[in-house]
Amino acid sequence: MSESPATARTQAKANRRTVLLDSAAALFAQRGFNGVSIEDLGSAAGVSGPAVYRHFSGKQALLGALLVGVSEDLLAGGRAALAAGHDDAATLRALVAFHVDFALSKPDVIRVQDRDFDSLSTEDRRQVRILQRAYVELWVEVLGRLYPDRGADMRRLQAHAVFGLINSTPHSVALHGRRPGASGARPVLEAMAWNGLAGS
Amino acid sequence: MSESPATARTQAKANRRTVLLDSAAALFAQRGFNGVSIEDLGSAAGVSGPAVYRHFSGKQALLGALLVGVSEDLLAGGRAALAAGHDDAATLRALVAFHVDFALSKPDVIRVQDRDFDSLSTEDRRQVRILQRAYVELWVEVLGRLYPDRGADMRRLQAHAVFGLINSTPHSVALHGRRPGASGARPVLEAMAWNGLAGS
DNA sequence: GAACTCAGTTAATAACCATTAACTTAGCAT
DNA sequence: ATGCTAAGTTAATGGTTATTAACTGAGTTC
Repeated sequence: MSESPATARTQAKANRRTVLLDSAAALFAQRGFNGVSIEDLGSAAGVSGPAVYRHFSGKQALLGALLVGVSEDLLAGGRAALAAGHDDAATLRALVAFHVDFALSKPDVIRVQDRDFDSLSTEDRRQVRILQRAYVELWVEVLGRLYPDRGADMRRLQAHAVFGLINSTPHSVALHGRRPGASGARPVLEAMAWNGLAGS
Repeated sequence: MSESPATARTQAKANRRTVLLDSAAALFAQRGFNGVSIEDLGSAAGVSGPAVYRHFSGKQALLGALLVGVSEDLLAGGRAALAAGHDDAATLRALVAFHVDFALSKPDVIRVQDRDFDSLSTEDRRQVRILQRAYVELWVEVLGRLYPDRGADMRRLQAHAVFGLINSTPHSVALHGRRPGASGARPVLEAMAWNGLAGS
């Protein structure tokens, strides 16, 4: 889209920005948005304090960039699963596999997203809501093709429930410091999601 | 246990205390522990500001009372389900039914418990952890009798996943202001939990 | 290489907020 | 009735913190 000057300074700036976002995700996941100071955010990224304002207009804007990014990634991944052109059952399995991978590989942002959503600015909250809704509707649509007898409200409730199921590992990790059996968790969560959605 | 003076003043104090706890649950659920001031907590209960210190030694202690209470209630309910003397399958259904009822009737405390756990004092955190672990072990034990081929780690992971599934409604409510079809959510969540745990 | 840009720094500034102090008053016991 | 207890009030107090100001210096451009 826009031209990249590709000079050393812009590179350094881009790097600093992603380091800021990554360390912010870890800090927010651990202590919550209001439990982290701008000083904390800066020093976790190797700079101190107000330097953060060179990259984001404020603390809330940093959270916004983080959560909008996550929501976009989730939606893009979900769309890719649908675009792969499988039959409906395989598409659902692809959605489940994608979401499980996402939750296991980025537990921090998962936790921040449903913990600090309310700390977003009005505008960021609106945008995240739109992206999240679109992601949910992907699931609702596939479920509707697979189970035409279920109403849209029920399918939406089920989609949320499956997200809760899959996103539970970040929570149990955060609560108990318990490492889930590394990769061992993946097949268990996938099977539980399929069976939970299949109905009796 | 201890004698109840039963005078008007102690009654009023007990009432004020429960009002404080209830409104604190609502406020914490909405804005998070660090997003609520002592002034907010007091005025939500009809008194203003430092009066809270007549009932709790501080903000953190109030959170502690709230979460220890929830954890005790959960454990008591789980023990009741086991003590009912059903066979293992019926006991599991009783556990699921109890947890679904709890999550649907007290979404606020559910949300606070897995959002603001880290804001507890060291001692309260220890106590809540012990109670939570005991509750999880009830599930792990029943699952072990029903599915002896599954290891304890897998059963624990599955218990946590089912909690995430059932606790998802507080989250979706908080995120979207979406009222789940009142009582309509209960059977759907119960069926998903059973099927998720049943394995293929 | 001279002018400029801009990411960084450290020092204000201004709220906000948990907790404590000092005081008031309604209820309880003798 | 009278003194005491304790729940409540409004004013400090002290610390934390988001944000802005003023300044510095390395990298970029011409």
